[in-house]
Amino acid sequence: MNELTIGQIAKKAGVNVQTIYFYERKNLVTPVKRRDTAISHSGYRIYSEAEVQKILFIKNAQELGFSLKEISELLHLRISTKAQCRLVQLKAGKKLKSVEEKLKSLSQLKKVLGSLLNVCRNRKTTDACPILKSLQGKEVL
Amino acid sequence: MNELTIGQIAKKAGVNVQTIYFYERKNLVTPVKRRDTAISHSGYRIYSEAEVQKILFIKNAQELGFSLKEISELLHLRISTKAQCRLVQLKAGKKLKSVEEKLKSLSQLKKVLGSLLNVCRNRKTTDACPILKSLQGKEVL
DNA sequence: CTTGACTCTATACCATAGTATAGGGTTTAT
DNA sequence: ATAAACCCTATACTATGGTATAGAGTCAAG
Repeated sequence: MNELTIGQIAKKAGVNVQTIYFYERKNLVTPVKRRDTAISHSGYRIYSEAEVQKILFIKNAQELGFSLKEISELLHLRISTKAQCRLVQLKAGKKLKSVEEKLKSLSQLKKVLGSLLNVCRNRKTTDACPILKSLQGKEVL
Repeated sequence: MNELTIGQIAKKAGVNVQTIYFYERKNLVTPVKRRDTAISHSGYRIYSEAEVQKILFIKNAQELGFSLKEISELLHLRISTKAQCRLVQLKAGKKLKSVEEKLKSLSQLKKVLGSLLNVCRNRKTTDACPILKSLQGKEVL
């Protein structure tokens, strides 16, 4: 049930089929199995619905500036034995830190863009780059 | 004063010289002038301290998932005439929206990573990818 | 039972964001 | 005044993240 072909997950995830083959080579996505019963032996890949979510996660994480390698690390963060716990904790902790830094930078950029919108409302003009000025703590308005 | 050579700004910004030439071709960075007085006519590029800030901004923005093209748009967002105000407002508004979306995704990822750290503290193991599970609203612990 | 849509593997090509190298001139420190 | 360190332009190469194409097999509908 809910057996999806590569074309179907590609469509659902909004990427093209070649991209999925590519992700497979990169070990980011894998079919649950291949079609190969008594009747058919085409070797067609069969995916589950979960793979769609994974691809959406990948796309999302890329938007946030993570490379496929980093995304792979995120996706493979799991605790297989209690012994590995410390390692996972270390890795997840590092990722968390980088996420927090990104959050900080983004909220600063958000503020800057917001103030730029204000400049307009106040009907002034700007000469030099207002974004840089503003990041340097100079008044843009 | 404060006239910097390309090697000096490269060092200060933590990038290599070739990268700055590359950014110049992409119109992201420009020397304030070239060395070309009565005495010297080497044509060496001269930069101001502000260029260092710009490069740091570029690097930062890249970390946040912006392409050089988008960064260029951000850096060139300025209001030269009152007439252009609406256009700038439109562009800045769009950027602001994308920044806000990124902020949302990042805080979700932060939460997920945080809960993964908790799994460890509770000495459990995880089988499937806890990040995806958690994004699907399933309990990871 | 065939035709069009889909899948397979494999390979080639593309854009972006650099990095490296060559071959030459310039500066600076000794 | 000369060598080491730097800068110039131009071109070639690289890694990442795909996209496109070829050539062949498979499936599903009429």
